[in-house]
Amino acid sequence: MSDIPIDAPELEDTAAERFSQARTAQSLALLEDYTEMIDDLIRELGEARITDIARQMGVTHPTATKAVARLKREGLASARPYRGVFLTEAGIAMAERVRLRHRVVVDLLCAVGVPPEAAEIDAEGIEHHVSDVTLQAFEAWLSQKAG
Amino acid sequence: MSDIPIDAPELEDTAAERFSQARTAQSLALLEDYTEMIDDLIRELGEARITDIARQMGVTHPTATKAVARLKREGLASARPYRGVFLTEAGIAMAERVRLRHRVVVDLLCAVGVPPEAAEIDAEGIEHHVSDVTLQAFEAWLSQKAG
DNA sequence: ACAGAAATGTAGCCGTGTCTACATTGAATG
DNA sequence: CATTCAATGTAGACACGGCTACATTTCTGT
Repeated sequence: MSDIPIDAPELEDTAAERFSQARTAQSLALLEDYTEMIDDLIRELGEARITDIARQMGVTHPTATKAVARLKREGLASARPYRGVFLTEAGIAMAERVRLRHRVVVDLLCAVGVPPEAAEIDAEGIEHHVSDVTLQAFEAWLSQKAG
Repeated sequence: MSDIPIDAPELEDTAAERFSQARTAQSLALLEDYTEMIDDLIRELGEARITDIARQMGVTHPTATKAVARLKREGLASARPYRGVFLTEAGIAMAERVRLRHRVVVDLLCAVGVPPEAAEIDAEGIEHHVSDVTLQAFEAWLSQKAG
């Protein structure tokens, strides 16, 4: 069944690869969203409480607790019982990377005529699938358009 | 952010709303990917076999079987045991919508300078979060750029 | 026609992310 | 200081999407 088949075997292989990469990106999305959110809360309020995280993410507090547990497991955050949540160096680095990428994505969407409100909403899902190469292309295009 | 220490209720509410919408979009992504893939296979081979679906998606065959079961549950596909999988009218409509959107996203990425290979990979994840409003903006921008 | 290979089905496990319900702790107020 | 209430922790259920292992059916080649 290898050589006879009707059509383009190599294109099919790359399809599986693309889907696989999309699944990987998706598994990182939750970590990215939470680190950025926690970083935002710390900047604004000085600390990130579970209740605030949950409200901001639109989930219940046990869900936020589980997410923070995963962040700790992955070395992105630290937390002591009944205290706020804080980010490690790795977590802060991720938050900054995510924030930058989010802004670039929103800017690009707006630049091609997407209404700002829709840009914000869609960017929340899109950003997690923007690779470094694509991000650089976005930045280059935006700066060239501005300049 | 604001000078008042705590409340910034409206911004926070919209954040939760954005994340919620991103989660909803993600839950539809699997259905969209499978319907498009099945439609592709039917066009190319005349039918969509579980084995082909699984190989194309980069998953094992029981995973593909489960996905098809969900498609049937959602009224997007029909299948009889040991036979190929077929799409309902709703499934075909979804496949066409997804295919169009995929093309537009890839075209837009390429148009702003993303290398075609990266555009294909990233589009696989991005497309599921492109709303109708954003899609229309993409199309308008592309046609204006071409014309 | 039949035996072996390939495809498909089925069972069951695991990790994730969501929820509800209840227990416990911490903080604020009388 | 005690009481109460908000915040947090914990337990357990569910759906999903991935996997492996094994059973069954269909297809294929001689």
